[in-house]
Amino acid sequence: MTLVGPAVEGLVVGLNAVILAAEACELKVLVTQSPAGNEFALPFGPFDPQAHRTLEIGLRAWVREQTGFELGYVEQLYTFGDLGREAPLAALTGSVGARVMSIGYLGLAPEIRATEGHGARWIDWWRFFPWEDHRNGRPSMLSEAIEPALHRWADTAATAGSVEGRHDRVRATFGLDGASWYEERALDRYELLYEAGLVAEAGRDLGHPETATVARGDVMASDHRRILATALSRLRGKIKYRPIVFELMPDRFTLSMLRKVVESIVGFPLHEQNFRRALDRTGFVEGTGQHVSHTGGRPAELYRYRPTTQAESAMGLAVPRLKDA
Amino acid sequence: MTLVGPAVEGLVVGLNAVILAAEACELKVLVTQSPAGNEFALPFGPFDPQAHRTLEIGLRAWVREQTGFELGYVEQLYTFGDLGREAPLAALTGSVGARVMSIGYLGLAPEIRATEGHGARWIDWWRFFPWEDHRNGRPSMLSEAIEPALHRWADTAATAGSVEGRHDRVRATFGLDGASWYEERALDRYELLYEAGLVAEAGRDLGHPETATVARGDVMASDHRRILATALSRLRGKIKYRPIVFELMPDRFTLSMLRKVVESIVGFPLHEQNFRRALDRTGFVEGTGQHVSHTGGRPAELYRYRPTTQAESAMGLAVPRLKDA
DNA sequence: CCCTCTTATACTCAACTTGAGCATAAGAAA
DNA sequence: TTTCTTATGCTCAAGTTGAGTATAAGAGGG
Repeated sequence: MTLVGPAVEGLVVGLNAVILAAEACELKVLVTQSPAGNEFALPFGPFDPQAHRTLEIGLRAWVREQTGFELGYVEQLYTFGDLGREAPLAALTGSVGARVMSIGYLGLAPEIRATEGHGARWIDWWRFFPWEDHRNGRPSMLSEAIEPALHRWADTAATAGSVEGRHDRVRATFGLDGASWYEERALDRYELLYEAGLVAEAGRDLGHPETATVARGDVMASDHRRILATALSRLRGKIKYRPIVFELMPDRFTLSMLRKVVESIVGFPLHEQNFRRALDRTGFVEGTGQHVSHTGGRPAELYRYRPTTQAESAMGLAVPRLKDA
Repeated sequence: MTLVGPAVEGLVVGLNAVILAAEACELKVLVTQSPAGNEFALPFGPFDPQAHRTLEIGLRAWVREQTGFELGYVEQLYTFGDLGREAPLAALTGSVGARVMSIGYLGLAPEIRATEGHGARWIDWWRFFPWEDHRNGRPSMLSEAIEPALHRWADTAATAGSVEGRHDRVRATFGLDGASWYEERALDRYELLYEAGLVAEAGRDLGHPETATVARGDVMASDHRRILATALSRLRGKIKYRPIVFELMPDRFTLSMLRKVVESIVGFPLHEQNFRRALDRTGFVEGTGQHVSHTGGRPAELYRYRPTTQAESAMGLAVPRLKDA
């Protein structure tokens, strides 16, 4: 039994970071400009096994070099290695011919920190996924543009069975016809849009960038928007079973701020009172006695995260969806 | 801004598969023998970008070649790339000097299928993690051997603060002193045992394989046991929010069989009646009207998995823990 | 054939959680 | 002082969960 052939040459492993921080209770992502300058890109660089003992160390070095940002909380997302990535990535990296594989990471920071002189910027993440923001109701672009286009695409399938299968998939993924909208399926939605040719990356990767795109939202280099969607999905899911939001909060915060940050992650409004009640039960936060009053209402108490030794991170936040909105 | 340097040579990306199937309602993992023949190993092979369009295709090819097994359901687990892996892996792969990174996958199958002539075997997974099986109560090895050893290790930390931190970590990870045992933290437990030098791999990787190991359980090549622990953790977590167990079930099964398989995943006994009630609400299964009676009791109805188009895989199984046991 | 053993499946009930809304508190601004 | 705004507390019904008790339906022994 041969376990291993000769070492494979020409294989580049890239490291990509989705770095998130909240500013004014709105989630932002740190992006650079693609070399061509026409698209946004995630901080990105190849892993150099000679220089870096671990993948994470390599990632931190690249992010530091490209954005001046020092990463705190980091977790691995996924490793992408499909051949489809090759062409656009060759263009991005300049290393034509090499097979590029990339490992995506999610980094969270409590504030948007200085990135001067590096050309990196913090951008509102809804710009890349406008259809995911349901805080003021379901975006009209869904029923007016995206859903009809998806159903048209479903109709173009080869067999009757696959047409039905596609329609089912559209319905389940986008929560149509009585199915619920699951916010943590953001990645599935992006991938479906890509497959249906409704995001600009789809046309670009096939070589006809002039194709009109139905699903708006800013384009990103290579498959970076897919990696961003992976991060969004992961964060939206994980927030419910790990107290991970606190990585995005400053030392002291009001419960309204916390709620708004959670809302800007999950993309729908929460029931404030029930959010408090549930949070209270977890014991994750404690009041400081200090109050702030700059919102034009009753002053709010400042709270602080209290990492509970006991059971620590076994639970997450309740996310009591507000139904009507 | 330089995005990419020259392509790095000598980088091998390995693909590892944790393949699970239930036999007689007990979960088994498919293992091969390490080249040296003294340890179990997971099906493993380098990814060859020339030959395989995607990582998954490469994985399927390696598994087929090494075990004769045709993979069905597959999901990516994690990408491991620490320098610590280098030495033992060089020994395993024979490609000395090359930096090896590996991508772990989880594969599930509805039955243990033929693997003749390939030297691959299906092995009960508790053999690798005996401390994880709480179906007949908490294993005595925990309180008699593992916990004391972990606390001794905690005491050897440099500063008073880090001693306390280690004790806290031991308590939270192993559910001591009132903390609960979280079955999905199997990976954390394995990593803690490794760090504390209590599993055989720890001594082996440091170059003194004769070290006595406190935590029993069969050794695996390289970091394969860590990958297996990753799979266990993932499966234990995912079973609660995706109907993934059915990938492990035959076409028809009784509810008792289903419960036993779930128990052999989560590692603790379930409350049978409540398990039924919860399962019923999900609508995941439907009775077939057929009955079987070979267990010596009242004949049980055979059920069948019914993939619900609606909301499809949005929920998982309730896992109503039986408290006393 | 009846009793007993075993497993399967139904039903009950209290404790707790969740969804939704009403009520009150405490500042700022008019 | 009134009104507006946000913060925070409280209630209540509906649903879910944990833990049993009860009944059903086969096998096997006497």
